[in-house]
Amino acid sequence: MATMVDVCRLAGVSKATVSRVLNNTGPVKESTRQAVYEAIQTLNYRPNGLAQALASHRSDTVGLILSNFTGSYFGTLLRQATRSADEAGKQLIVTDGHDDPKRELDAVNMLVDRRCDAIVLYSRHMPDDQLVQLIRELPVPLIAMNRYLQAIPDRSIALAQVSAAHMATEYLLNLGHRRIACITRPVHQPTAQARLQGYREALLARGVKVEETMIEEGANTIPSGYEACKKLLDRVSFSALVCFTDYMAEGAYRALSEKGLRIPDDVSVFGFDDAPVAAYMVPALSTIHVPIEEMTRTAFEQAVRLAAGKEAPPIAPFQGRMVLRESVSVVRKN
Amino acid sequence: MATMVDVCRLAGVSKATVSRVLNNTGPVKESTRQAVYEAIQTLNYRPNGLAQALASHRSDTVGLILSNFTGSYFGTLLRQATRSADEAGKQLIVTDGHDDPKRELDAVNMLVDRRCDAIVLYSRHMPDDQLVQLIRELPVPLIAMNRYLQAIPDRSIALAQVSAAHMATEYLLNLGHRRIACITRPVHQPTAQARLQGYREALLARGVKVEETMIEEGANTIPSGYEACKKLLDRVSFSALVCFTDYMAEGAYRALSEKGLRIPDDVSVFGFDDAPVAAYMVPALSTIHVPIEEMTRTAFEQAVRLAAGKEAPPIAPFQGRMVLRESVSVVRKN
DNA sequence: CATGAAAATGAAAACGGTTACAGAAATATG
DNA sequence: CATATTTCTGTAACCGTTTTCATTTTCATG
Repeated sequence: MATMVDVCRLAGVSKATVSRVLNNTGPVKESTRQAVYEAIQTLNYRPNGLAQALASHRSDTVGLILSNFTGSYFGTLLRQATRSADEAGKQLIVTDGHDDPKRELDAVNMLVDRRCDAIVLYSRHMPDDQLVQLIRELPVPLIAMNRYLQAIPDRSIALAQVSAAHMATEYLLNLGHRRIACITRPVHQPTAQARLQGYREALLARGVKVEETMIEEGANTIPSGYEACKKLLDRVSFSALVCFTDYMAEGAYRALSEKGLRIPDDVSVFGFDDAPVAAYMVPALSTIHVPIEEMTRTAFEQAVRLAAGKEAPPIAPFQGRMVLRESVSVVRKN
Repeated sequence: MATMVDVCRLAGVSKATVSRVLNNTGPVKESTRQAVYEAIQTLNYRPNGLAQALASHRSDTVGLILSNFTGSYFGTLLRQATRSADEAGKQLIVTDGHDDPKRELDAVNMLVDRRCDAIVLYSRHMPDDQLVQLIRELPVPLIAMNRYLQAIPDRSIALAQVSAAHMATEYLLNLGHRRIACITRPVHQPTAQARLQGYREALLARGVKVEETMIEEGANTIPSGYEACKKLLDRVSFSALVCFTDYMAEGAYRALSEKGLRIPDDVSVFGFDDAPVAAYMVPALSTIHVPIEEMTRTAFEQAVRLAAGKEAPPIAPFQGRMVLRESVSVVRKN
């Protein structure tokens, strides 16, 4: 590949000048600018990004770490992330946290070693305190998605999880349901804990006893939702089911159907996330819409702001929104 | 951040020695090795990846470009890609082609500029000839997924699309179906054309006339499958439907259900890709399984091989496999 | 104890750019 | 026309590593 000195030779100028026309920094006479452009053309020269980044201390890159590559809104998030990075003129590097706090840390370090200008970390697994410490120590700005870190509200993007789960549960209660089962995500995840808390609080507020047998853990996949629902069906009876993930609701649909139960006539189902599929399920799934695009955009804007050394405001938690479709109705039996 | 010379000073050695202990290249006395390690520890030193890559001409990075971040097996592909990269000790950089050949090219260039050791490009849009030329000119090995490029069979990973679509269509014919509608992906995509060819050939082989009104174009999303199916229902009658994407089949399910049509009693539905959801749809979707993990693994192994300068064998097209579930039955009406 | 081989280390030149600084050329000003 | 500005350009240091090559140390050997 042609290098900058090749261009220099051909255009008969110095490296400084070539750099100037490349980056539009400093004045260059029109004629020499043309000469440089021509040399670049004929040599098919492209600047070496590594060298540029090394010399300029900017890589124009922002790293994105996902806890893994499954989950309802992962596609949506990724799409918005590329869009946001694009708009900011940054290149996006996506990496996988392999669902493991240690691997997430590895990923962060890799991105730091690659001198990303900023990092966005969507972590389901790293404990809050560790995350805070990491952010404090890191030489690069890091934005944590899926967290509310009160110690550093300018570095975290969160959904008001408790109230969202509360809302869904309360809605079912208002329809007369009392036996409301729940398929949660792995309970060691902070997010899952918050949603469970909302679920519990809503029940208790109505004086409905929370039965632990009504709660089953899934893994945020369709099969795990299917299995969890089957276990629930074998164990308890319920007139409503809230799933902490639309994917798991999809699995639950199948399990219910296999038992000959109709939705919502026999069982009302509430999802979470408002995945693209939700509106097209049969019956269409009522769910909590998570403004994932907005959250992602905010995360990147904040990341870019911080990377530029600008002041960045604290970010309030985002609110979920109920989307009512066909999968929920008033209780018919109990 | 501490740099290598800081380590040098503290450990009282030269850069060459530090580099030696870092990379295990060349002999180092045990005592000095320890000294260096200690210095690294206390300084919390981490080598600058950019500088390393620049000096060593290796970045230990492989780039992956996806035509976009939607599609049935995109998650699966990504998961396998991270696994494969990991196993090869490479870092993975994922980028978005924005469903546009020009943007795909941009992405390739960006990765080249970043000095990836190899590139895997899953392209739905770039024309074959342009792709071949690109691969030939590029200073980095590039593997094209989703293509069979006979000119460079060691650089392309393909599914035998024609025979896969043929197989599905023929199966429906064998069940007595004659009016078989089709929801295709955008026909400008090489993949879609190949699948359509298989569909047509199968029909013609049985003397069934191909009616263009039976073919509707979708965009590889659930909503587009829904819309396409509605159009078909308004326009023609059919006893079977083949969808070139499981996602579009999901949309079609909804459209059929809204018309009060039962699957498979009134309409048999055949999908394509064997997305994770397929087995859990109600009724479970019969589809063509695409060995996407195997293909991805092969792509990365080949990429790594080429990056290492090793000889790499040509790769034969992979075969789709029918997965029969509940969505297909013998024709009942016609 | 001299000697040669092997082991350990350092000096310095890359890698391919950016950038501070200074000098030269062009232009404006009185 | 001399001088002060402004515009343009080049020199050279630097970014943080790797790597070649030469040199020094160490050690076994006769």
